[in-house]
Amino acid sequence: MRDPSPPVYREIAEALRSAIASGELSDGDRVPGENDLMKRYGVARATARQALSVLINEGIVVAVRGSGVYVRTFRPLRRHGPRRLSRELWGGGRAIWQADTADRAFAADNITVRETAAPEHVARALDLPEQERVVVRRRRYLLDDRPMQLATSYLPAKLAAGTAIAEADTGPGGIYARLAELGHAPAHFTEEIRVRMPSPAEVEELALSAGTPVLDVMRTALTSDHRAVELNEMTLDGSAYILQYDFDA
Amino acid sequence: MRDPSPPVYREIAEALRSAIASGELSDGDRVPGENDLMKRYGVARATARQALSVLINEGIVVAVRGSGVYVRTFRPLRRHGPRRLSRELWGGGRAIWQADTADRAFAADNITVRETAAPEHVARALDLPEQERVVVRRRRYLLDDRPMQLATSYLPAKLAAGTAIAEADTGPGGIYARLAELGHAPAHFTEEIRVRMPSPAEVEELALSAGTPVLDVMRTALTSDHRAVELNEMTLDGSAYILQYDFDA
DNA sequence: CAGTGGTCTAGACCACATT
DNA sequence: ATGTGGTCTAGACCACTGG
Repeated sequence: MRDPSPPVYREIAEALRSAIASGELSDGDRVPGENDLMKRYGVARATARQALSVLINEGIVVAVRGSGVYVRTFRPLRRHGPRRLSRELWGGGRAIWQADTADRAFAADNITVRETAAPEHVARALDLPEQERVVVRRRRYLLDDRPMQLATSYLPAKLAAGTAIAEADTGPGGIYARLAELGHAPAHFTEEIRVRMPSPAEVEELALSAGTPVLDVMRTALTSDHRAVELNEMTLDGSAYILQYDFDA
Repeated sequence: MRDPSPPVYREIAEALRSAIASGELSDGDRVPGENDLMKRYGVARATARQALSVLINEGIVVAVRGSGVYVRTFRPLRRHGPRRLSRELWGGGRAIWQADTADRAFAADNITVRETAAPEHVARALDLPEQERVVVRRRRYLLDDRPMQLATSYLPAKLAAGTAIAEADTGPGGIYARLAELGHAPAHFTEEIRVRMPSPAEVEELALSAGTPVLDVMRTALTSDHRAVELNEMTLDGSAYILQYDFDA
């Protein structure tokens, strides 16, 4: 047995949800707004709003101020874990993030480089003494002018300080090509993935609409003799990505 | 320049958020409730509620009816992609989901087995003609009685029908051990990961609190001659898992 | 300009938890 | 019994979008 009578706002939300699921309303279509719902169901405005807020927080509709509420469109980008980090790629002078995007306009943005003492979790991941100096590279990635991802790389200052890695432009092949030239070519990677709802700052930087989760991807790059040479913490727009990993039994 | 004056409810939410971030309020602590906020900030109840709803939808606090609002605790389980699917594991008679959990009480639940025509995306993933018959296994996984994951496996009926794979109990080593016995041992895997907010049905089945995203993991198992033998669609409680993948350059 | 969503107030009744 | 969060009404003013 279910709850004998679900609250009105949930029933309204459910009616709209199933209209969307059935295809009666599809991508980009206008959803009945507050005034429609008030009339149609004879409820107060706050109740109509509450119903819509359920769908907004589920990420299946978006509200546009002054215009209306619309079914959300969802066109993710496939990000292929192993293949994109193959040695041929950055060995060939392409930046690794060019792997996924074919001919689309991918760009980096808001690049900053600092040097600081390693935060605790960074020291642990890179197997450094606490307070050891690290080079910190931050940047934002855009696809067709839409922000997709924030990334922060940490590298031991002993390796990276004074090299192109600490410049805004790291040159052809990016950080990994430079590490290879310095005798620290990445050979193994480990990626950890977490999900969560974004902070307000992330909502702004990634231009996220309400109800969009983010993916935290924490990648550690190891040399062939298993020294950790980079930690890259990425925050991805959850509606923009499909992550793919291939491996053998 | 920011917005000249953020709405009151956002400012209240931000004050609470930073109290949590700074550790002033920590895991499980009680957060000021609606009545507190009304007095402290001199706002109407709806405004106090709106402030709290922001944090609830961000998944950083949970509301308990009749009691109060509390800082959420977060203790995820690490799910190791490649290692858990190594052949030794299911070859040795252990179910693969026992890999991650050491000595904790992991259990499967609500097991159903059906046979139907393959839905379109399943036919595509398994490289079958549309409408081909497939065996469909559904189940829910629990860790220490807490629901963690829903899973649905699809296997070609030509392989699986009439075998232990179509029984509720698939026997030692699970589906993969049975496939191996039938000459279809999985050798390669592909996992695709998506994130989204859960449906109401998933909220119920996984006992999710508000503001918790889910992970969709779609795994395809291939034999050494690259025939697809299983598609497993999993829906994980996003607050319960860290996914890990290791690979080489 | 009319219509939309965004914010806010001031009430009300209810179910539930704790004391 | 009191306090908590959950639902709901009936207003109000605002900022923005669109014709």
